[in-house]
Amino acid sequence: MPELPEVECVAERLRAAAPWARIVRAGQFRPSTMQDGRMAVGRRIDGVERRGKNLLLRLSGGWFARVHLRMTGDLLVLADARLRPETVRAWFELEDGRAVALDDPRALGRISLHKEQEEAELFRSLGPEPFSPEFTPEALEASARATERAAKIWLMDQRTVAGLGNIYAAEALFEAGIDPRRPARRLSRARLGRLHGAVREVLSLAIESVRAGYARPGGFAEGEFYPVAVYGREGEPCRRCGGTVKRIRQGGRSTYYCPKCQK
DNA sequence: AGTCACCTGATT
DNA sequence: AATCAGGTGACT
Repeated sequence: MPELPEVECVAERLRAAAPWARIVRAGQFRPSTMQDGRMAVGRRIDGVERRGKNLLLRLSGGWFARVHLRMTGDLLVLADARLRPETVRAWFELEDGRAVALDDPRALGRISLHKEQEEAELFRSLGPEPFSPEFTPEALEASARATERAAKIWLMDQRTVAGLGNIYAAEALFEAGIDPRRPARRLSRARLGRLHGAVREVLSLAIESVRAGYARPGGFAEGEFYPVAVYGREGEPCRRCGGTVKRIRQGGRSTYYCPKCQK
C-alpha cells in the first residue's frame, strides 16, 4: 500500500482516534515483526508523526514506536483488541479495550521501540521531507550532482527525498519530462527545478486523493481522483502525447514512462 | 548497479 | 509453475 501519501493518511486516521488510553500489552505472531514491544507497556501514545514512510508513535516517558508498513502494511485502530483480522501481525492493547494493530497480509512491516535519543541515528539515512523548507531545488541539484545513478533509482533513494516510492517517483519524472534512465547528474538545473515542483505537486494531489478515499489496492482506478499518468499503464496511450507508455526494469523493479514525453 | 531475502497473495 | 506487487537492507 504505502508511499508517503498513504502513510500520511494513516497518521491522520490515528490522530483522529486520540485521546489514547494506556498500553497494557504488546502482542505479535512472529518475533521478527516487533522489536522490544514490551517497552511500550505502561506508556501512553502522546502523538503520531510521519517521517518519510515511517510512522512514529510518541510514547510517554521519552520513548517512541517506529512503524514501517513496507509493501502491504496498514495501521488500524480496533475497537476491541480481541477481535483482530487474520492479517494483524502485531498490536498494542489499550486499557480501554481498543488496540492499535499492524495489519499486513505480506508480513513485511516492522515495529521497533526506541528512546528519543536514538531518533537522529535511526533516521540518519532519510533525506529532507518533501514539504519542508530544507527540500529546495538547490538541495535537489546538489544531490543529483553527487550521484552516478539513473534518475529514477536516485529519486527513489530515501536519502534524496523522504517518502517517494515506485509509483510517485515515476509520476514525478513524467511530470518533469525526465527519462528515468538518464543519469541524475546530467539533468539540467532547469529540469531539476521542474522535478522539485513535480515532486510536491504529485504528492499533494495523491495525499488529497488518498484522504478522499480514492486509493485502492493496486493503485488508483480509472477515472478516480488521482490522475495516474504512467504507473501501471504499459501499452496504454500517454495522456499527454498519445504515444505508448513503456515498461522497463530498473533495480529489479518496473519503471513506467512515456518515451516521447520523457527525455 | 544488480540480485537475494524477507513474506503472502493475485494474476498469467 | 512462473511472475508480479506502492519497500528496504544486505549482499555481490
